[in-house]
Amino acid sequence: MTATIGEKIKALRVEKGYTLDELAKLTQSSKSYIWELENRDPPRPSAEKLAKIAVALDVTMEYFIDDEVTLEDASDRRFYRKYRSLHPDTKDKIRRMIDIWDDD
Amino acid sequence: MTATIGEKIKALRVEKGYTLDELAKLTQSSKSYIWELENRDPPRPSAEKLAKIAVALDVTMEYFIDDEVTLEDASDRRFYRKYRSLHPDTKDKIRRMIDIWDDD
DNA sequence: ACATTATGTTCGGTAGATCGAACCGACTGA
DNA sequence: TCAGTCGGTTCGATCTACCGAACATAATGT
Repeated sequence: MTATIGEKIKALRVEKGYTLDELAKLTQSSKSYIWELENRDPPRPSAEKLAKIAVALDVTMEYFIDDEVTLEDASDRRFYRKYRSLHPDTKDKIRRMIDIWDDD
Repeated sequence: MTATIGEKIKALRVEKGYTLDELAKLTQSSKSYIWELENRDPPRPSAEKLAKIAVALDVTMEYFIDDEVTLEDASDRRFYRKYRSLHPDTKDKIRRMIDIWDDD
């Protein structure tokens, strides 16, 4: 395993059906740079860029850097961060939804 | 509000009693660079560096870049523990609901 | 077949990330 | 008083992140 940053980015990008240009726009990058990240030797993006890419691909930055972080971990934690920022009423709704759905 | 990356790094560093040199060694950096991160205008470190600094200072990378990182709320944490154990399909549903509810 | 469009690739330039080493002031001990 | 150490600061040099624009290569429509 131990996929490189570039491999992880590319895998997530195609999985989500994004083109280079689309991901570039989502992350305020140029498509040439996204391509370089995916294919060029050891990519060393700035924290800013990687943060935007992580948001666009719905994972944490750590997923790209740490080898131990699994995909599910990363997207769960990203979700959690978003959840925390929600309005209390919305949180409430979600909790109730879970109680209903998670009834097996 | 909205402390800069540099301010956050410096606050954590002094809180932990590290000198520039010590933090530099812990993060495979030069002390001059640590100083620049803390004091120079808009620091834009690489993801690699920031990851090492985050580990050394015992926070997540996101703490440095996401502006809205507050103290963990206990009930949020409890929710997160439950969420993680859910079936992936259920997680998916919840995500979609949030996208609908979360307006702004 | 040709024209057009969508996607991916290459390249040269510029700004900035990162370093080593020198420098400075405050402190300590002899 | 002087030498040494310690923490922080400045600076010049090197390497590279990141861009725009040009180029290539499907894919699609007529």
